[in-house]
Amino acid sequence: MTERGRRPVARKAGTSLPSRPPRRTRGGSLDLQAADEVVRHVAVLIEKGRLRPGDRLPAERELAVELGLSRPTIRAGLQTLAAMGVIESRRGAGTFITAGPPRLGAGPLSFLAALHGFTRDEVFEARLILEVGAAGLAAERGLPALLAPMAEELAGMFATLEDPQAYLLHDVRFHQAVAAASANPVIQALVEMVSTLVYEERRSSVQRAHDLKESAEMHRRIYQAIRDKDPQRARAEMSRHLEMTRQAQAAEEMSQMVTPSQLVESEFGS
Amino acid sequence: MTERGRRPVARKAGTSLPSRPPRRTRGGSLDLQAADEVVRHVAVLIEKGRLRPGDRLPAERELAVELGLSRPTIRAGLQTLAAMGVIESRRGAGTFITAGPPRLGAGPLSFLAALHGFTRDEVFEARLILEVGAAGLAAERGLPALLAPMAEELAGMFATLEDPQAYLLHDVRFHQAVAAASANPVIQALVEMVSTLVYEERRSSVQRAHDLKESAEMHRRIYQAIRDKDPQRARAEMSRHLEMTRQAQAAEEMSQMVTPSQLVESEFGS
DNA sequence: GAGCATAGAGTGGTCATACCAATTGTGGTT
DNA sequence: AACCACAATTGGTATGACCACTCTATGCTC
Repeated sequence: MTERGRRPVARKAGTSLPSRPPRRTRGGSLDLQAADEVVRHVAVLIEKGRLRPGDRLPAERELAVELGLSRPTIRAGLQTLAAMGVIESRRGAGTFITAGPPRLGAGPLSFLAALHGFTRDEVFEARLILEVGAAGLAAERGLPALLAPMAEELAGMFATLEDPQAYLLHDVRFHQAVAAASANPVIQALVEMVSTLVYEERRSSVQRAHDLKESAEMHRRIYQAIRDKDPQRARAEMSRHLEMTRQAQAAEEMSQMVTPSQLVESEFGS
Repeated sequence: MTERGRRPVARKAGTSLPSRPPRRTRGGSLDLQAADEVVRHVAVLIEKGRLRPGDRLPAERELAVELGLSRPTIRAGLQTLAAMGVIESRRGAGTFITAGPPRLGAGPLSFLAALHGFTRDEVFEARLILEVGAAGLAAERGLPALLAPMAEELAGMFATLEDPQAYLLHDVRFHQAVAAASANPVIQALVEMVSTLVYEERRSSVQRAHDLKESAEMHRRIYQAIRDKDPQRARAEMSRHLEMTRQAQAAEEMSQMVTPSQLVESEFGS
C-alpha cells in the first residue's frame, strides 16, 4: 500500500484550461470506445479495397486529425490491429498492412492454452483433424504446382537422416506444404496456428532420433497418396503418421508446448 | 495541411531537461519493444499460475511503477492483450483476465478474409473439416452430460419450425453444442471462430425458409449418430448437412460473411 | 556528369501530466 | 435496517514533447 494521493489536494474548479470539448459523439454512429473507431475505420478501408496488403497507412498524426482523435487514441487502435496481425509498424518508415501469405498468429491460442490448461493431446487432436482434412483436400485437388514443394522437402528429409536438426526443418516445411496444397488459405492458416503450438519438440523429441528413416517413409506415403489423388489413403496415412508422432512425443515427457512468453519474442520481437 | 512546426525553431542542444535516462535496458533481457515487456510480464504470471481467469490485474498506475515504464506504454501492452482476448478492462473497476469458456475472437480471421479475398466456399470448407471432425470426436466419446445440450437445441428447432428467426438461434447453438461435445476446447474454439465468419446468413438465407423441417431432420440424424456412438455415421451426416447448407447458401447470393467492421461492434462494443 | 556522403524531414515509440467518466465502497441519513 | 450521497479508485482520452530510426533529396566530391 503506497501512501500517495492522500492529502485532500486542491484540484477544485477552473485551475487550468476550461475549454476542451467533452468528446464529441462522432457522426451518427453509436459511441463505441474511441479507439475502436480507428479499428473500424481501417476495417472499412480494407473492405472497400482502398487498403491492400503492403499498402502504407496515413501517419498517426494524420489519422488523428482525420478522425478527430488524439494520437494516443489512434495508437491504441493501431495497437489492436497490430495484435491481430493486420498491420505492422516500422519506426521511421510508417505503418503498413501486413503483406505475405495469410497468417494467424499463435499468440491468442497460446494464451488460451496457458489459461485453461490445454493438454498437449488436446492440441494434437485438433492438429490431427486439421492436417488430415488438409491432406484429403490436397489429394482431391492434386494440383501439380503445389505438389513440387512437398516433393522437395521430402527429398530434403531423406537427405538429412543423419542430421535431426536439419531433418526437423524439412519435416515442418513438409507439413506446411501439405496445408498449402489444400489450396485453402483458411485451412492453411489454421494448420500453421495450431502446429506452432506443438513444435517445441524440435530440440528434445527429434534430437536423439531413433527412427528418422521410418518417419521419412511415412511422409513419403503421404506424398504418394496425394500425388495419386487418393484422398482416402492420404487421410489414412496422415492420420497414422500424426498418431505415431503424438505417441512418440508423449513417451518423452520433455516436450512442451510453446508458451505465450516465448511467443512474445518470436512473433513480436524481430 | 496545418502550418505548425514550420519555423527553424530552436531545439538545438540542452534547451530543456537534460537528465532523463534514455530508456534503461531492462535487467538482462534483450531489449524488445517496451510495450511487449508488459505482454511478456503478464504471460509469465499466467504461466506461473499467478493469474487465472477472472483475476484482476494491478492497476495501470501500479504496473507502471512495477515495470519501470510509463502508463501509456503499459496501456499499449494491455491493448495488445485485450486484442488477443486475454484481458478485459472495465472503466472504473479494473482490468481482468478474461473469464468464461475458452474463446478465440473471429476478428483476425475476418481481417484475413477481407484482405486476401477469401471466398465463402473456402471458409465453409474449413468449417466442414472442423465440424465433421468435432462430430466424429463427439460420437467417439459420447459423453452423456454433453449430449443433453444438443438434445435441447434439437427440440427447440422442431418447436420453432414456423419461426425462422428463433430456429436459426437453435441451429447455431446446436452446432456449438456438437463442438462442445467433442470435449476438446481447442476444436471448440476453432469451430466457433470459423462459424462466426459464416453466420451472417441469419436474416437472409433462413428468413424465408423453404424446408426447415428437412433441416431439423438432418440435425436429428446427426444427434442420433453421436448418441449411438457411431463416429463414421456422425461424420457422414454432418458432412452431408453442411454440404447442403453450403449449396443452399450459394444459391442465394445475398448471404455474406461477417466483415471486420461488423465485428468491431459485436466483439468489442458492449 | 556520376557516385556518394550527409543533413533534414518524416514517422513510430516513449514519456510526463492532466482531466474526464464510470465504478465501487463507505459512511451518514432517514 | 435500508437507502442514498460522496469520495476514492481506475480505465479512457487528450496535449505536448522528445527520442530513435528511416528515407530521401540535396550538395559535395571525384
